[in-house]
Amino acid sequence: MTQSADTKPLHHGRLREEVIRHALAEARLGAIEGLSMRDLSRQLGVSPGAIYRHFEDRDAILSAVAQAGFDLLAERFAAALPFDSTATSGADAVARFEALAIAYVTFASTHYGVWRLMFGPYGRDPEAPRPERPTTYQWLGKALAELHAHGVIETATPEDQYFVWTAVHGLSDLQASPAAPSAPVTANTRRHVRLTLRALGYRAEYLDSAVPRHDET
Amino acid sequence: MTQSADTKPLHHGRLREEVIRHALAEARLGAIEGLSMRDLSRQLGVSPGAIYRHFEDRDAILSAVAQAGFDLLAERFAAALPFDSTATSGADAVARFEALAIAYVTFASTHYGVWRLMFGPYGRDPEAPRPERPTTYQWLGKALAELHAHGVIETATPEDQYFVWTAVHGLSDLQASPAAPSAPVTANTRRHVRLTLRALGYRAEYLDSAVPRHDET
DNA sequence: GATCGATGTAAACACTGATTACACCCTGGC
DNA sequence: GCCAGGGTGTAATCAGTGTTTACATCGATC
Repeated sequence: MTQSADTKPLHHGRLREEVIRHALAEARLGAIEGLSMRDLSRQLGVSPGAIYRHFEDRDAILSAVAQAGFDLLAERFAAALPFDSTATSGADAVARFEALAIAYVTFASTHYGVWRLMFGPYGRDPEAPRPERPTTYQWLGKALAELHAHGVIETATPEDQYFVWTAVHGLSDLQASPAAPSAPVTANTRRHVRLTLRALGYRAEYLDSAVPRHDET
Repeated sequence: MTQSADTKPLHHGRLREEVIRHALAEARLGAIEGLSMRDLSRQLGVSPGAIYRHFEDRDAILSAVAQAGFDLLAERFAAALPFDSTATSGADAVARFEALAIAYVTFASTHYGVWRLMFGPYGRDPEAPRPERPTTYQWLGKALAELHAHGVIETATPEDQYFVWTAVHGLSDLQASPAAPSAPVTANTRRHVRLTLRALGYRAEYLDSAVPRHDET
């Protein structure tokens, strides 16, 4: 809570960051609910009590991991699509939106445990967790506004935005769920994006006109 | 595992069912991961070891609760819409589909803990868990086929079906997530259904023509 | 160089999931 | 009627957990 600069603090140094790093790594495997304080302390070569100097309790760690998850997701968004750039055409707007969706779905499937944490009781991505950095939701809003501005879709109301989010979110969740059939992320997401945009009045002439930008499984 | 008829067996009787009932009730509050065997045994007035006569371990209980969740969801579907009935018109098909979606979203928000369990590592709704009873996915398929048959939507491929599922699923998840703004279930779902169907080529003339059937928050 | 707060340690507490040896009691065959 | 035998529940126990407490230690500051 009081990590002063990078002057390599007292005994262990940066215990808090290390805790989050390790917990986050474990959460990737989805076993986050089974996270053990003692395991964590053992991995970090530290006594169990030490962690309590930095976190009130186990739940506080989970919250911190969820927060870190939103930060990480924002990084992925930024990597897929610089926030201060702008679409140059309708097709470009589609491609940009698609890149965002693929980043979201990919993140969910490669960090499923963290991702579930983010939308569980510990998660919260209130408007502007970091004042500088745009919220994931703001990112989506901008992408939709661009699509609308270039006439690709007919409407871009807050309700539409919420709809698009839920559509991509649902795909992300089911993609990683054992209760649903799995499928290749990228191709699947592309089709989904097309269908989703169609709900908002996607113009047929943009079908398949977008250039793929991002291609990881 | 060997519950013979309803002859009120040995000592406690129907311990297995009671365990599931209690665990499921606790899961409604979302605190399912914190489920405690000892708490459970105390509530049931039974020694901790007794439960192990009916379940291999704690995970087995969670699996059973997830299974029970799918059964419960199927009941809600059946209550909202008899499986052997058929749509009589396009508007009716829309209303039926809507009732299904509302049942899904409502179930997710009133049984969030169970619902998360169903799509987590313990959940599985493989084709026909009960041979007699249709899978939730089959239910959805039928509703889409009806919409298609009455010319309400243009396509009803398996991909479309998956898309619709993810859209409703995503709404369900975000509706109950603290990371997302909450909204009234029914009205929200209706709008969502319209948008979702529009992605499949929903004909404008059906807009707002469907009669509400189901109205619980 | 002493002081003081931040950081880590060790031991303890109550609790957990799970296993084991034992007691019970119902059912089925004689 | 009775007596196996197995399904069911009990009590004790084990290792492991989250958390708290009293105590030690280190680092920067006066």
